[in-house]
Amino acid sequence: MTNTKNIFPGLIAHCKEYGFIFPSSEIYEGLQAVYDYGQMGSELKKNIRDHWWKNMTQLHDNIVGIDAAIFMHPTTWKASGHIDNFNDPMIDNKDSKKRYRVDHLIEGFADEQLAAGHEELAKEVLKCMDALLAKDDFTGLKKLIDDNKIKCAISGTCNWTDIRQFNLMFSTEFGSIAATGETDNKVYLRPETAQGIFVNFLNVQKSGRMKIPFGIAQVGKAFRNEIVARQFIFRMREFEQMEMQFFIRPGTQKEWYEYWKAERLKWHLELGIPGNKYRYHDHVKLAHYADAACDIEYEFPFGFKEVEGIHSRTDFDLTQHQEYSKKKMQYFDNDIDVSTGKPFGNYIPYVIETSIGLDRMFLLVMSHAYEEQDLGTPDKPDSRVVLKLPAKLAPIKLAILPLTKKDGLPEIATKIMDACRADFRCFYEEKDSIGKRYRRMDALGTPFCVTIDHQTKEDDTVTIRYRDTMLQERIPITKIRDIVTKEIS
RNA sequence: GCGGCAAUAGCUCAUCUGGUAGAGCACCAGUUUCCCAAACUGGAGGUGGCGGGUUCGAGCCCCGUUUGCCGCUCCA
Repeated sequence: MTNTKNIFPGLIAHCKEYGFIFPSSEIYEGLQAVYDYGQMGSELKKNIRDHWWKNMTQLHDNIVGIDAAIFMHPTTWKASGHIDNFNDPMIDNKDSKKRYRVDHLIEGFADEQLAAGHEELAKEVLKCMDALLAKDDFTGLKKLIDDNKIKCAISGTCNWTDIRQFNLMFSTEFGSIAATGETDNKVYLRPETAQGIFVNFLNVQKSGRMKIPFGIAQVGKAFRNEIVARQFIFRMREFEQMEMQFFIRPGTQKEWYEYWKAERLKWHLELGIPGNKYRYHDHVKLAHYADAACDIEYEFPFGFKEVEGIHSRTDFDLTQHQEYSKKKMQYFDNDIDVSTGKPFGNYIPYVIETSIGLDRMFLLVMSHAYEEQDLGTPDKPDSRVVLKLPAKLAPIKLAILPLTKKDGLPEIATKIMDACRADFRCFYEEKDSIGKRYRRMDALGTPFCVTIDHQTKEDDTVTIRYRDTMLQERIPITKIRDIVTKEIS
């Protein structure tokens, strides 16, 4: 860390004080790991979202956007592997405080027995475990652990808690009539947005006459019932993802994976954030669907953490959906394969995914922008808090400040306001000293302030003041709009 | 999930060993002010996170709980 002082607590306080982020339902003591975006935060978040959306859809060939529902058919999550892979029963050792997946604990025991030559026992235990797991019989599984005196590797004791299910997906009742017996009307709140893209692969490909390689982008909320959710908005239970699934010809995944790795990092750097704050982290242990994966990590005030993932998902998802839905997830490729001289023909496309957390990007941008400056001189102590937000992301682009609220200055200011407000977000303020107003705008990250004074009445010029340098210059009123527009586009 | 620390006005913090809750800034209404915060007058704002307990009396002591930060743990 370059900064010796931890700016994180100050940043969190700043977010609340200036209307960026509030704890959810705060008057009721809040809700753990849920946050609301305030009047400034929602603008900044929207600007980040729009910036990503424009970059991915408008500025890339062959990428279109969709907006899928949060509710999806329950089979989606069977096909994706979320139900089978992420509903594992867990058990804690009370002495070591270590938590185990029950199946891992028992399998570990079986391996030990096998190594010790007790082949029969090992087989018997595993058989028993599989039967109990299939029935979700937690009492039986606990008994199996107790009966075999399976010990914790760390504490060496058999002092276990009851077996508990940690379900990372939120569920709710679908339809107004509660489930009765056999009819299960449980639906999940999506734990990732990606599946909304996969299930629409055929719809988009056919209705948009999309030709491989092409991408589908989406921004939306996702929900995960995190066991430990912390570090402000870094890990929330309700969060927003910006994802793009890029469909490609099998065999080309390596080059496209590298392409998107580079392309996505370029997007981050274009915001003016220095490259040494970023690094790639290649996954060694790959998820069940991936043949290559890496994270783009950013040096947050609490260390390097993942902000975006680039995954080579193979044809896992589409194949799974084909199997569960019985719909052919095929693409017919008319391009000629030079090695055979014939078209590539039918295949299930491979997928490269780029997935970035919008809330994490928000925190990244804020972390980078937030600065506590000491402007003191020997005569006078002085300081300011400034958000050096990229101009295109700033919630307010231009503050329009009459130097006094008399002598017709507010009227001129109002005219400037009317001329600009349709093009970008402006803020008018006539209260308090000019210095105080500048500092308030610094704290909100407003890149430009223009001040109307008596000279304005004579020659139609104003003072423009720049946030980062605090320098001022005299410009004609007619140039204001161009200067701001140029910087925010 | 375990451990540590914390919670008093919008913000930052005081209130000495338990004895009527205070300041600065911010805010609101005015005054003043011609270019970088903290000028003047007046005003509003707190059941001290929430719930119990001990005590004649609790912001302060005890228990519980909620939320946050930090260290472990976990993270498709």
